[in-house]
Amino acid sequence: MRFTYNLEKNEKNSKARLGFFMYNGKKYETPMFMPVGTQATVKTLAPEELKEIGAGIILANTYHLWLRPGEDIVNKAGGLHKFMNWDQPILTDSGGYQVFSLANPKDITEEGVKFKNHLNGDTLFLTPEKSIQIQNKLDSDIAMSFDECPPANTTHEYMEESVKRTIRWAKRGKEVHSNPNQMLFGIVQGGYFPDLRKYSAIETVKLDFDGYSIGGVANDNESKDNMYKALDYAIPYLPENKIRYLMGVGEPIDLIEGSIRGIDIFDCVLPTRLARHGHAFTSKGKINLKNAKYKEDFTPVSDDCDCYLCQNYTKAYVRHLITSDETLGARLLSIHNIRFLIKLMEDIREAIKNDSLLEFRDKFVKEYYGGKYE
RNA sequence: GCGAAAUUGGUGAAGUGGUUAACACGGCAGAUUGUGGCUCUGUUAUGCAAGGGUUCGACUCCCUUAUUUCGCC
Repeated sequence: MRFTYNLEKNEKNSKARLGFFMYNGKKYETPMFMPVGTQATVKTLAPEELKEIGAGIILANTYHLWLRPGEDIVNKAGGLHKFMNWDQPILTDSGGYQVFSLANPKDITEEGVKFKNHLNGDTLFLTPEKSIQIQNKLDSDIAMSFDECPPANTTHEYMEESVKRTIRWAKRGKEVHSNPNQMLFGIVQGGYFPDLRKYSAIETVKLDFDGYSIGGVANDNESKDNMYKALDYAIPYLPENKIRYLMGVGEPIDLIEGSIRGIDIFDCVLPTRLARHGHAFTSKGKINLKNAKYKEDFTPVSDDCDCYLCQNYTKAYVRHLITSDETLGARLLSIHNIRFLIKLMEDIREAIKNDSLLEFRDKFVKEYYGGKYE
């Protein structure tokens, strides 16, 4: 393993915790947000730009890299780090989420999952073993177990079956995991059922992984309240000395609420996807730069932001780029949105150090949502 | 000067003598949570060149005017 997690402090008024790990001589603190670079690139950004805005771990995807360029080519290149010129930590998602987004539920069997290749329609078959073997070759620092991620409206009966299968898959994956430099995380599922979240957490922990993640909470339009409850059901059963990773989340408020509940790392496509669609996080809420009202707005996107975009450009210019379909618009907004979340995590860590995270949350809600949020 | 054809929203344009003028693009706005940079959802002409007439009813038929295009002198 290239690093181990160290718990530094528990916040007084919540379950939030401050931690850190060392990697290549550099210190990384948690809670932390991981930008998503599915295809071995955080869309539109170069590694130097990511470092500039304070990115730590980034995430890449097994499924996508399996299809293109193929794990053998990445392996020949010397692994993902060399291939994509990234000397900081990398986590690879297992392809489990693609079960949710690409496979028909009936194509899931005990053995594995039948997919339709989203590029050319070919039929593909992914198993827990295959996913881990691919990740071994990609040589990421953290590999994820191959899981099933059922939608929120799943029945208790199916969810129970699914949770148990995901645990069997986790065990199978662990048995073939063979990269000594790579950590392997287990994934807790169970939807919004308290008993299943608890069961999934306990059984997954029994398998003794290097870290644990919580999946299946940001799949559909479930209320935030339910999502936070799902965390509360599972987290008490996770060990203190291992990283806890909340998959696919999220929105600024979710990073705060997740941290309050004891999450250490998050990932989400939101900052970069919103950027490509012309939206920006600001301290006063999310704004849509395509809106006509910004046509002649020559002020920065977010006035209290230290990013390259906010230091050098105006809303009117970004609006021009986005409406003209110029890629620089997506690039600048990606820099800004990722920086916004990374800065938010810096503030969260500072609040944990001061035992003032709950106050920080309330202040944030007041400024970002004007008081209330759903 | 004479003759013919045409004139529908920001754009390209369908359309029928009979309730709310198709569709596309654009515009305006919304969505987006382990990324298909794909996309999805609203909304957008109280009006069919202008004026008059026929008709129970006209964007659709007739007349005048305007503009445009083509042909002839």
